[in-house]
Amino acid sequence: MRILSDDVANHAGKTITISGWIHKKRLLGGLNFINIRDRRGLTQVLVEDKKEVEKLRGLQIGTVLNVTGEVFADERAPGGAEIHEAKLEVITPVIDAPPVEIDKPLDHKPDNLDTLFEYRPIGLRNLQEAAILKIQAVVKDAVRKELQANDFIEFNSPKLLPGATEGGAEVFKLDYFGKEATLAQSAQFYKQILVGVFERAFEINPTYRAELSATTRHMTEFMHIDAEAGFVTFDELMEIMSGVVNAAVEAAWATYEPELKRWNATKPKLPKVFPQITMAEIHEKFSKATGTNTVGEKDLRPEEEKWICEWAKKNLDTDALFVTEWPASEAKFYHKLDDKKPEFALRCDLLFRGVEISTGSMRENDYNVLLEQLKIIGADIEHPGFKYYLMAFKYGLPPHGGFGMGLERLTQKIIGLNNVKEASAFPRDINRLAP
RNA sequence: GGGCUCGUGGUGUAGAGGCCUAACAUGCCUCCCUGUCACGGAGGAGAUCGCCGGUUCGAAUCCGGUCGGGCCCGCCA
Repeated sequence: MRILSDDVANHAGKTITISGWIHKKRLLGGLNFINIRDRRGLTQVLVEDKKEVEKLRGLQIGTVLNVTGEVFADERAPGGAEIHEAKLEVITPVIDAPPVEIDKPLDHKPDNLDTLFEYRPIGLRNLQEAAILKIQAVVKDAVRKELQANDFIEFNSPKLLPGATEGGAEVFKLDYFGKEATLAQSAQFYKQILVGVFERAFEINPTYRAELSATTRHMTEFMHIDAEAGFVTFDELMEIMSGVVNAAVEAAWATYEPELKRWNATKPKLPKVFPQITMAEIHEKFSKATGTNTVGEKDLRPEEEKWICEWAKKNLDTDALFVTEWPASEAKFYHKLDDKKPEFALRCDLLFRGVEISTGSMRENDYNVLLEQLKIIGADIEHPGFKYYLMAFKYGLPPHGGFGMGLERLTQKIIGLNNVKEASAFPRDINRLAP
């Protein structure tokens, strides 16, 4: 029966068999140490028999094998135990040396990201690379559980759509049996429709943006946490968003603290509900502090996002905050304007460690007002992209709001990675479609 | 789409007109080594310096073009 690496120490004095990949060889002559990697971690194997060592001649890191031997508790061994008098049985020999070294930290310098992604299929076997994906899996799971705990029902919306409707970002077009289809930029319309069904709904699925953006925070395909809730107030929406980020951070640190520390990550300071700062306030503070005048601008510059996050860290002891009071003139047709201050949309951007990881807003739920707002942008309300969306409103949607959050950006900022792509197993950007 | 940058053995770097017959680290191969954990030691193979053209007695090095990266802006998660 196969024993897994984290269970080896429990079998001291017994003969066991482990299976996995050669992760590292340290051949000292008489004493030969081999680290075997399996899904739980590494096991140190001590091989003294020259015949057994000879079996490894010409075989590279990555070779798959079974190792049978007796377990010895030994403080000198990593994990406190190792396998002695090992018999090796090669299952899958590897002849060619891997192009990147997987037993030591891989280079994440911006200049070398291309190499990192080029050799991803084997680079991911590096324990630190794999740790990113494991942390992300826990983050995703925590987000799901947090939303479920708040009565959100998970669903899946289609990614093949009849046309570009949401506006804003560029959309991918593709041939659909002779007709033009597009790839979903978000689950926006569907999650709103689902408010009429579940009241609270969410999904975590890939979405697509055809932006010609080559920055450290853009991919053309990313995992989108899309949530929508009926009968919520703007403040309640921000509480939910804060809760999601808090849950993700807590779960990541509770599960993978050693891995996070290996990435030199520090645990973010996060209040239960993140503070709000209006865009005008940010412009004012930034302009005063830096001498660059942004007062009156209708969006935040990336440098302002970084700056206000540093300011909030120092002055409010928080790594996250909400930007509120977005100019109504820049609002999307589905945004709800503030009744008390109609010059603003009820929108909140969640900045986390210098980057926008989420945008939330209250939505216009009045069918007739929505039609008016669609008219302004010149939308064809009979287009199938709008028709079914509007159907939900015509037959009753309550006041509601929701948010979209980038899973990779969230992971990136929890770990402290420089580029979102580093938080993706197989990132897609404007010039990378493979692996 | 605009701007700025960078392409040198498998990988990461040094070299910035002649000392380059291209250096170093790591990986790989051979040998030595009984407690390694970035093991150590000795030796070896491996690069027409992204590509094309130009300047020059001479180009990895200067110039032009081209291809491929990276970073920033716009836009966004």
